[in-house]
Amino acid sequence: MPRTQRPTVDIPGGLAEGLQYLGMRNHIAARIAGGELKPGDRLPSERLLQAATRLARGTIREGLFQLEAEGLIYRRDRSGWYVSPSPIVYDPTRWEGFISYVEAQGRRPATEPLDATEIAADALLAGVFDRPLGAPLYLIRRRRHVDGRAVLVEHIVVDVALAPDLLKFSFDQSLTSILKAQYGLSVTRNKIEMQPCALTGWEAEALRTKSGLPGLKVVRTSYDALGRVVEFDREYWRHDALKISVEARVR
Amino acid sequence: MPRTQRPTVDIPGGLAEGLQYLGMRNHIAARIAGGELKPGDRLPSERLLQAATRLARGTIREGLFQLEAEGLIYRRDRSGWYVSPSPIVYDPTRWEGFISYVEAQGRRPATEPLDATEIAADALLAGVFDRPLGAPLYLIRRRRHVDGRAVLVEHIVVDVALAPDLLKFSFDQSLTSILKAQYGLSVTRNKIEMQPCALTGWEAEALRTKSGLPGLKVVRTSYDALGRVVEFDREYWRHDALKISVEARVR
DNA sequence: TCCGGGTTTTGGACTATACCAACCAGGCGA
DNA sequence: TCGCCTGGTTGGTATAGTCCAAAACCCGGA
Repeated sequence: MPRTQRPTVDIPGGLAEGLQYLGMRNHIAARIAGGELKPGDRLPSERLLQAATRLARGTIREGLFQLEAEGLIYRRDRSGWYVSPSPIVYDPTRWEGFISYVEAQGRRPATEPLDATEIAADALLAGVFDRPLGAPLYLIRRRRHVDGRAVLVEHIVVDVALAPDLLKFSFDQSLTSILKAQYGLSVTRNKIEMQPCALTGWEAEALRTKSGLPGLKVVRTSYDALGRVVEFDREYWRHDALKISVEARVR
Repeated sequence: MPRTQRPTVDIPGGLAEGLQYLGMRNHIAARIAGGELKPGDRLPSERLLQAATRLARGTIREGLFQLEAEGLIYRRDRSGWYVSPSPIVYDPTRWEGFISYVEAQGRRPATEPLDATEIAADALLAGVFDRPLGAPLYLIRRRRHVDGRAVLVEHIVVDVALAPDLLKFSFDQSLTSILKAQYGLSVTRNKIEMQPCALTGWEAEALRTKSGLPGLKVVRTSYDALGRVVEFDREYWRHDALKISVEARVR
């Protein structure tokens, strides 16, 4: 809503809106909408755009940040700006695992284990698993990709008591199926919390993105028929990578 | 993850991190976490922070944007930066309306009707309501507040055929109860879609926020027992104003 | 006490410039 | 052929200004 009018320069490339950086944004957005730029395509470099529009580089970047916030484009550090692919549709009430989910939408999933260690329960985890402080737990961290692009990182915590020697398995596949096949643990109920957030620190680094990028934090607690916590999973998604859809009865 | 080291100046205020704007961020974040700055409090002006830290104003703003993206602070245009209040917890599967929901969490809700008009169904709406293109519909736009802060704007669409003369009512209260009391329409099933987005254009203006602020789009389609669409509601939330929580059975 | 109008403050937009580090591609040598 | 080095390209960080419009504030008059 802030408006600073200024003699709008006529620019080779056709920006001529109220705010320069919004003109910039509209120009690129139109090229994406028109199919001229397709998902995965790389935009011209900031300096090229600058030369084409005669704007300051800071203004160019302002427009690019806008598009990034809208999920239309994303950046690869010091490589360039790229058009975002379409998001994965996510229904937390009918979640059957990342891999089958992504494949069902005609996309190519991949899972990359980052590390797996034994840790001691802190206050939060002790509460979740209903175990004493310091109880042994497994922490598995993974990065997951869609069509080769990293879209989320996750921290999975599993109770050592329920799945001893879990770390001898490889985690590039479905963890849920390992728990089921090897330990007879099957999930019958989920609790899911989601919150828009900013990706910072470790998560931002793991997704190779700038700290501060908007994201979605999804916390899933999975229970078996006995009410035991089988899996406690914290996922950090790129905000442009998913769309949530829930169907629910009232009350 | 990008790191540019630079002779870190020793600064009255105690920033001395790798990246200046992250130092800035950490400084403020610590003051919020420590309770020195409480929800609703106003931060010192950018120029004051600049004087205190001897950084360029752009760098100060970079740090503030970071905090904004994290939902820790928000801005009121040309008024200042403020510490964000805690978010509303939202369970789409047990939604009983904004007012009771917010009150149950000890907060003060308010609803402000913006406009209400009769429109003709476009392709999207025709599909939703299963009516021909151009069919008459009511469009109601409202802004909703928590503790005096605007947190969402919504576009509600209702079929004229189901609720004739709806516009003679006032929309500063629950619409669902009007539909029930006056037209005998009660909602038995909801479909909800959510997607992280950027607030732009009309939504950004209505929330008096800068275009590009991260937000969450919630689309709710409400059906009655006969499967008719009673209400089609598109909500645009500030990203820092809510947290989603869903409980769900598997499969 | 309330209202209106000027002044000050505040964030918003924009320019211009500089330097840095990660990335990438191309060439050279083993 | 493979791997290393190197230099150009790209985005990331930071500085130092300028001008603008909306808010906020203050003061004087009704």
